[in-house]
Amino acid sequence: MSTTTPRLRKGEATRLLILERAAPVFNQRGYAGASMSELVEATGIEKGGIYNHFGSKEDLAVEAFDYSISLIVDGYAAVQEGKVGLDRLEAIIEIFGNWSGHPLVAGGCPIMNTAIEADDTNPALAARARAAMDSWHRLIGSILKDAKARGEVDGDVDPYELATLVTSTLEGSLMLTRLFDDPAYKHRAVASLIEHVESLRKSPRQRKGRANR
Amino acid sequence: MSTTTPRLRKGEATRLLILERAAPVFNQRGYAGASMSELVEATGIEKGGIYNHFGSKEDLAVEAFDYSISLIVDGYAAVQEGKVGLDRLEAIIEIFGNWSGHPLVAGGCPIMNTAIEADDTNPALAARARAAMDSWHRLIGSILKDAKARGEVDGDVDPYELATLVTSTLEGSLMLTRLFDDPAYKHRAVASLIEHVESLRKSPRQRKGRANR
DNA sequence: TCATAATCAGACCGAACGGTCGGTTTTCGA
DNA sequence: TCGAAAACCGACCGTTCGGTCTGATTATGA
Repeated sequence: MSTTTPRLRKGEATRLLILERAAPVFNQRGYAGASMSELVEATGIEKGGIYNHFGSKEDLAVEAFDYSISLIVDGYAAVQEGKVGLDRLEAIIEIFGNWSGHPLVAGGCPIMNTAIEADDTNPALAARARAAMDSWHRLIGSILKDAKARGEVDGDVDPYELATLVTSTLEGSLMLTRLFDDPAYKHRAVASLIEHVESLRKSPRQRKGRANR
Repeated sequence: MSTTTPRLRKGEATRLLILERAAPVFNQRGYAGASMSELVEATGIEKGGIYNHFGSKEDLAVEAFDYSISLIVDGYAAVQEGKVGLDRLEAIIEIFGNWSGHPLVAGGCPIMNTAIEADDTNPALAARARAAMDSWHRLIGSILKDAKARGEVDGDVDPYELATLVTSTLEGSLMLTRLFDDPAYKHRAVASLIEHVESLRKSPRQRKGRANR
């Protein structure tokens, strides 16, 4: 109503539509493997329309990656709601192997996919993958720090080191699960990590393992 | 000397040269990202020469992948020599984070790289990646079975499951190490896995951890 | 030694690539 | 309501793609 109301331009909606349709294409086919004609088909927008919003295929890929990451950030934020301390970490680990059929973005983890393809070929995408991974590790690390502050785990646990170990195991198991199309690899990794995290809890005699579950 | 001496055709040497020069190109740039002109440059053989030995780019990629795998198989076979039981597994895990500057093939683990790129796009390459990964898991699994037969580990350890967990952690940490160009991720994974394997040893009081090291 | 087969170079092919641009249509504030 | 601006299409550009083929060269068995 006021004169300064920010208008929603039509183009912005199209731009977002392109991103949400292009993101799974890049994630499944890779940057080099995704052609503009595929993106035209997937988005339903002609080439001129796409280039109206993005300066180059690489620009589009970078923004599509960021879009995928935003979905993941939101997804993992949601599963932590109402939980505190180590339970937050366990919720994250468990949901990793359990996105109940509808993954956050088709084609597996975009950070891993981009890391593998771009590390030797595309500095811009590799940088975004590093930023996203770093943010992920800070999330896990902060949860562990919080758990320490709450006295749930011993002081000799290094939050950042544990975060990278969790990531390694989860991502590796996701690669195997996708390669063999078998969730068992993911599930084993999740079970192993949960067991490890549980072993970190202070005063096991008081808590008697995972009593409240 | 005998009449049945297998002759080494000239073409076979060229074919092998193409494979050993093409393998790292595919491993670094991916299948879609590697162009024939790059392969011509890397091999020093013109396009006609390459197509004399391989029917298509995909054929070449598949054979180059198999060649990379043969290097890895040989490398991991060598580090086990003279060792028995769990020491063989620990040697493999430790060498994983320690190929002293000269990796077996440039560009990271070809199985993981191929798995990530090919799972949604290239059935032929994905099948080779599955075969190679399966062979790797059988190797680790057989080492663990042998360790069980020797009484080094308890009977309730599932060799195959542990093998896939080891792979998950190692591959995931390699991805992080390459993404951030920092071997610390690899080293942490190795240390964690060694600790885990050590914890499996029977009669810890008799062996007192890793006494002979 | 020499004829023949194996090997290889590089010009060439049509298709597909990423990207551009002028013209048309749609949107939206005045 | 209407005109300017934003959005969009699709033909078109030069380049590079994977792949073919012919003629020259080299290796090799008899």
